[in-house]
Parts: sequence; C-alpha cells; structure tokens
Amino acid sequence: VASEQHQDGETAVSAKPEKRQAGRPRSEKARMATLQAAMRLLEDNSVRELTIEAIAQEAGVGKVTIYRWWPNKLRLIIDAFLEIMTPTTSMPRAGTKLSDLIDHFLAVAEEYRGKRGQIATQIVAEGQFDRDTLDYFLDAVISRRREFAKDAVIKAQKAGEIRSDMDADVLIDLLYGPLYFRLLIRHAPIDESFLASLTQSVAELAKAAPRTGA
Amino acid sequence: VASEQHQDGETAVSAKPEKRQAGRPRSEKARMATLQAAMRLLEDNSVRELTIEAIAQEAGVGKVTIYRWWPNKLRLIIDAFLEIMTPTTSMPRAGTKLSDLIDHFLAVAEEYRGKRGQIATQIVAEGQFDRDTLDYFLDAVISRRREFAKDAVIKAQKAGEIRSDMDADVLIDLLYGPLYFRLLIRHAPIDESFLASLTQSVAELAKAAPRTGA
Amino acid sequence: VASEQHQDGETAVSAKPEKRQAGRPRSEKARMATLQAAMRLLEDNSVRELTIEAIAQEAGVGKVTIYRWWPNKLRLIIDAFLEIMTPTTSMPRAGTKLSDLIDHFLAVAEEYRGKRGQIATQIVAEGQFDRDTLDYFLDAVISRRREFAKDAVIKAQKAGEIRSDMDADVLIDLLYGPLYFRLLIRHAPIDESFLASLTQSVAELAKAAPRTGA
Amino acid sequence: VASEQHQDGETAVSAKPEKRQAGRPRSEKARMATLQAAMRLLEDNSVRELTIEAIAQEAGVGKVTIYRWWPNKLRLIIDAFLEIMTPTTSMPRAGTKLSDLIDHFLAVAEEYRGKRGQIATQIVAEGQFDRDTLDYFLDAVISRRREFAKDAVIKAQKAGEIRSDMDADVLIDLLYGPLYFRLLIRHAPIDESFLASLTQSVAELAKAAPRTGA
DNA sequence: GGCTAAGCGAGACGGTACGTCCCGTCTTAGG
DNA sequence: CCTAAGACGGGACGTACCGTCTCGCTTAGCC
Repeated sequence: VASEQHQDGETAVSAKPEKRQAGRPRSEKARMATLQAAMRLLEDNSVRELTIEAIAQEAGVGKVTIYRWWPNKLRLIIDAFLEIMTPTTSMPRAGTKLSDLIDHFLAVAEEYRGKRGQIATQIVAEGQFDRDTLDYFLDAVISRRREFAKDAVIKAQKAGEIRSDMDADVLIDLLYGPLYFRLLIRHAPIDESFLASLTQSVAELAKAAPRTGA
Repeated sequence: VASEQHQDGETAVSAKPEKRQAGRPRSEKARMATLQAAMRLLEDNSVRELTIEAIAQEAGVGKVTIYRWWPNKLRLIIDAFLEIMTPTTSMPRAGTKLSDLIDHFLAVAEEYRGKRGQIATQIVAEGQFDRDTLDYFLDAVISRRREFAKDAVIKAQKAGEIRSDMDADVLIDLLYGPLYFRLLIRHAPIDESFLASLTQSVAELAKAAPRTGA
Repeated sequence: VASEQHQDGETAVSAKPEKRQAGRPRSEKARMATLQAAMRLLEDNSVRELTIEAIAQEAGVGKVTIYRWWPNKLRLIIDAFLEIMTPTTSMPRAGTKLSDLIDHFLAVAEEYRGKRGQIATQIVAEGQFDRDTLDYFLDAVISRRREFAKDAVIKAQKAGEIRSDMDADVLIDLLYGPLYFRLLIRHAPIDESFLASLTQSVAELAKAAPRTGA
Repeated sequence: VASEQHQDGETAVSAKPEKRQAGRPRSEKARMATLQAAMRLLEDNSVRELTIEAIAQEAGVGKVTIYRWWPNKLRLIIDAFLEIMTPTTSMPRAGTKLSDLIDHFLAVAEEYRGKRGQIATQIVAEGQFDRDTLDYFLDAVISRRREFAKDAVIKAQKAGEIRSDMDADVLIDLLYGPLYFRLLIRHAPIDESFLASLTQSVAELAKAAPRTGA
C-alpha cells in the first residue's frame, strides 16, 4: 500500500523512467512473510510487546532485512495494518446526504469495536512518543477518512442538507471524537445505544436551522 | 493523593484502630524526592524515555525504594502528576447553569494545551498497554471531572437549563471527546476558534427544545 | 568460646572489678539463636550461600543485633563452628610418643572427611579474600592444634623418639599439608589407604637415623 | 588453551569434516580483550572483587558477549590465567631422575610465591563453592603437572632412583601438599629454608631403602 | 556463462535498562 | 541501651532487545 520505504532518496523525477538498479532485487516473499508474522503475533500480543526480534524469528527472516525496509517497529506494524487488515472500511463514494456520512461513521465504529480498533488505538498510543509514526498513521488512515467526510459535509452543505454556518472539522470531530475518546479512555462502552444517541445528536445539530440572532 | 501503595492487604477493620506496624516507617522524604525527580525529568523527556534508574539517580534514592512503593513507572508518574501538578483544575462547586459546565471544560482545555496535556496524553497512551494504569488514571483524574460534569448536567436538567431527553454521558463525551481527539491525533490545533465552535455547538444542542416528533 | 566481640575497647584492667554498664544487657538468647541458625543453614547451604539476612530471619533476630556482635558473616560462622561443632577434636594431653601425634592427626582427618571438613575448607576459602578472617580461623583452630603438635614433636625429639635434626614445622606440614591439599583440591579421596600410606611415610621419616654426612 | 566454550554440543563426528556454522563468527578480538581486561584488573583486585560488569567495561565489550562465552566469572578468570599468564611453568620432559621432579617442583613453588600463586590460590578458594570451577582448574592446571610428576616418579622407580614400594600419589602430595598448605593457610612463609627442608625430606624418603620388615 | 552487486539468513556485537538480591546503615516503638 | 522489624542508598547480578556488524550464500541483470 503505502510503503515507499525509507532508504531511497530518489523520489524526484529522475532522468530515465526506471533507473535499473544492480544486485538482487528485494524479496517480495520476505516482505510478505514479515508483515504476516507481525499480524500473527498481534493476535496474542500488544503492539508494545512485539519485538523486531520476535517478528524476524516468526517470519524466518533476518533482522537486517526488516531494518532495511522499515525504519522501526511501528512503521512495519502500520504497514501490516494497512496491507492485510484494512481492505474493509474502504471509502464509499461521497454522497450528498448527511446519512452517507453517518453510515460510514457507523461502519468505522463497528469495525473498531473489535481487535482492529485495539490495534489502531495502540498505534495512536505509540504515536504519542514518535511524531513520525503518528503522522504516518494519520496520513494513511485518519486523513483519508477525514477527507471523505469533509467532502461529504461540504457537498451536503451545498445541497442544503447541512446548515452552512457549521465548521466541517468541528462537526466531524463531534462525531469521531467521542468514539476515539471511549476507545482510548474506556470509561464507557461503545454500544448501540451510545452510537444511536451520538449520531442522533450530531444529525440534529447539523440539520438545525441556522440561529438567526447569532 | 490516592497512593495507598501496592502492598498492604489489610484495609479491613482490624482489631485496634491503628495497628502500629513494626520497622522503620516509610521515608516521606524519599517519597517526595522521587515524585519531584520524576516531574523534573518529565520537563525534558517523554514518559517513555523516563527510566526508573534515572529517576532513582535524580532523586538520590535506591531503585528498590521505588519498586517498594510503586508497582511500575506509570503509577509513579501518575502519582507525581496528581500530587505535584494538579492542584489547579480542582473542582468548582457544580452550579445549575450550563455555563458552569462549559467554563470548567474551558479551564481544563486551557490547561491541557501545554505541558500538562502532553503528559496526560502520554499517560493515556501508556495506559493502552496496561489496563491497571489506565484504570488508575481514570479513577484519579477522569472520573472526578466526569462526576462533577454529570452532576452539573443533571442539576441543569432539573432546572430546565438543559433539555431532559439528553443522555448526560453522551453530552459530556461530545464536549470532551473532540478535545482528547485533537490532543491525541493532533490532526488540528486546539485553538480559540475550535473551542468556541465546539462549546457553542454543544450549548446549542443542550438547549434545543426537545424535538416533538422524535 | 572465642567471641570477644568487636566493639568493646575496655579489655584493660579497669578500676572496679565489674564496671557495671548501663542499659539492657546483651541477650544471650539472641546470641545462641544466631549461632544455631547459622549452623542449621549450613546443613544445606555453603558458607557462600549463607546471607546475614537469612540467618537473622532464621534466628528471629534483627540484622543490627548480628552486626553489633560480629563484624561480618565469616566471624559469625567461625564462632558457630567453634562453639557448636568442635567440642570433639579437643586436645588430648601431649604425650612423648610419635604415635600420639599421629593418633591426633588421624582423629582430625576422620572428622574432616565429613560435613565439618567441608565447612572448615570453605572458611579457609573465604579467608583468601579477607585476611582477618583467615587469621581468626588460624588462631582459633589451626594454631591450637599446631601448638599441640609442635609440643608433641619437641617432646618426642627430646625423648629420642623423633630424630632431632628434623624441623618440627616441616614435619607437621608433611602430615597436615597433604590432608588439606586433598580436602581443597579434591584430586583424590581421603581414604584409609591414603591415610595409612601418609602416616607411615611420615613416621618413617621421623624415625630415620640422622643422615651422617649432612 | 582449553576454552572449548560452553555451548556447542556437537563435538561428535558430524557428517562433514567442518560443519560451517551460520552467522557472524565469534570475535577473536573481543575474546582477547576480555581476557586481558580480566588480567589487568586482577593486578589490583582479588578474584572476588572482580565483577563481570567491570571486566566488560574495561574490555569495551558487552556483558552479554562475556556471558555468551563463559558460564561464569571464574571460568573466564581461569582461561585468562591459562592463556595469558601461564606459558611459564610449562612441562619439561620427564627425566628419570628424582631431581627432575624436585626441580620442577621448585620452579612451581618459585612462581607461586608471587602474584600468580595468589591468583591460583583464590581460584581454588572460589572452587570450593562451585564444583565445576574446581574441576576445570584441576584439569587445566593441577592434573597436567600431576601427570608429569607421576610419570617422572614411575620412570624413576623403574630406574631404581625411587624405591618401588612408594605410592606415587602420596609422594607427590608430600611434596605439593605442604606448599599449597602454606599458600592457603599462611601460617608460615614459603621461604628458601622451608623449601630446602621439604625437598630434602621428600628426597630422603624417596631414596630410603625399602624397609625390609614391612 | 561468468561477473558483479545487492539482498538474504543467521547470529555475534556494544549498549541500556530492567527487576532482584544482598549489603551494611538507619530509624522506629517497645522491653 | 538493647532488640525486632524493616526501610534506606548502593552496587552487581543475569536477561531482554535494541540497532549494527559480519559471515557465506543466493539471485538477479549485464557483458
């Protein structure tokens, strides 16, 4: 998916279309084995508990091979998360209806209630200690959804479905914020009644006629 | 604040009011030195970078002394966070006004925009890998505020300030969720305009007349 | 037996026959409990494995009490060795016969083939790293026997039982040296045949007529 | 010299003459640095005082590297003792003369009166608490000399230089026992007069005509 | 088809922190 | 003033991973 790797510094438009590099090419087999080993180990271990050493062992791959292609554990895990785990919540086409936004949110929420949410949560947690990691995850996961959502909001505003004095970012945060809040703080469950109440509130807010005297 | 320590198992009503325990009593000096050393080191290091060894060194305290009184690094850091850093956001008396709730929220948000928020955020992050840690932080920090907030909401509902068909928990999550969301994901700043927009939205939602046809 | 303790500096002839010192007197009970605990633990542990902490625990005695009366582990163990274990090889009266010397040697050898020898051996071993310990053991155990042995040799020389050009110290070393050698190096067993062969050789050497042309 | 290391279990005749093992080979540089650091530290510290940590530090080597190749401190020290310190007392060819045996003994005694003897002595001392250590030292140092000595004795017996009813082991113990005795117990010095008296006695004993009526 | 160069597995390397053990000292209250 | 209990500062232990470094061996494209 997004693994451009961390060693080539020639992203720029090089003269020839394909530089042709000498030597043995990267082993796709090793790459997949590594990603799969990581996911397999994530079944029973937290992101924190995983070690590069254990992944290399499990994958039957040398540690150096891992370090050659990923700068650190988290990048590898995020790649695994993306490549192997996330074909699901792929973006629908943004409709003009408020309900499209909410439907997508509910799909995400549903998915994140399980193992996947746990891992995403742990990636965000680790990201607190490594800005690059957080940014990478943001780019790869959060931003994509956000762009879709923002698109949807703006279209809906144009269509008169959502009142136009509403900040799109804040509206989206009002939807996703409480979800992540409960995922991370775990002070209360993410159950049907919570999701219903939340989406209803946001919908109501979005639809409300612009206050006249504001 | 809440550090009852992790070793005594006789909280029950023992025979005599004060059992009087043998041996040299815990050194309050060592305890404070440790907490202060932790905070001092947190100025320049992330929670992750802190090591028990460095704290012990900085505090002029034996490692064992630390392990005797705190089960792990995080508990120590949370205690430091509570004891030394948090006299600030102490609870006001819950008024009956919606604005009391929002004022308190703004105070918390203000405080969390700086160093303190970073630390809280890192504690929550570490909590993802240790349930006990998360619970401890929840109990000591989140729950207190939440109880106050919930109290305020309910009083306001009785006073007719907030419409009564609103789930108090969800309302509070709508307020705090987006704040934590931005603190943790950092996809957008926590600035005046965000806080204004957010509080206004929540206020509007809270005040709105119950929908008739729901 | 020999525990003069390491703190009082008033061995000198003080004015009054019994100075009468203030405060609670030393607890003989604690002293014996300590020595006995040490010996009990020596049944199953090497001198090295013993810790002051474990001895204090086993004896139901405070660590400080031990440190008050013995400067270190080894002194305590030697005292225990002397007081509780060694009434056996107490000195016979030195006879004038060579056979008295050899009989005593055989008694010592017999005793040292078991647990006791092991402990003595370990004390000597620890003594390699603490001159005081070695000296204390020397004074208390080795020297006593040596004095007896030397006495016996000299008497025997005067009586014409042992030839007079023989250095008494070397003769004794020829007897005890091989015994300690095998105890410490364990290259060969200390069995009947070894003891027979050794004592016979020494006896022969002691009796041999002085070489004429020396 | 004898450091076969403590991890390979395939000394047996494996299929191919040289198995060729994977991975980076052991660093001879690290090995020598470690042994030399150990010896350097032994100049000023007793065997007991040495710590693996200090050796690693001094050698500029990781602790794990040391643990990888030596099971404990003593094995490392013995290897250092052998490799770096002991080219000296290497075996002469065993002659048929009693004097060859005694000359060798005197060479050993001379060498052991200094630093080297101290270290050997401390190794034996530590060996009292770890059978493997003692055995390893025995094999590498004591046994070699003993074999030479025994060879010499037997040849001398065949040549009529030493009387044939003498147990070779006991004869050797009569020579070396007193030396080690004084080294370990330190009750008397190992000086010229002692060595002269000792060797003379043993020589006399060895030469003495077999007792007729034994 | 042989040459060159990078990728590969294995695993040793220097290093940092871990959590534990015991040292010898200290600080309580009680005897 | 001694005693039991036990907390204290300190230092070494042996272990776990880190990220780097050699090894000998593929595995490819280019000459």
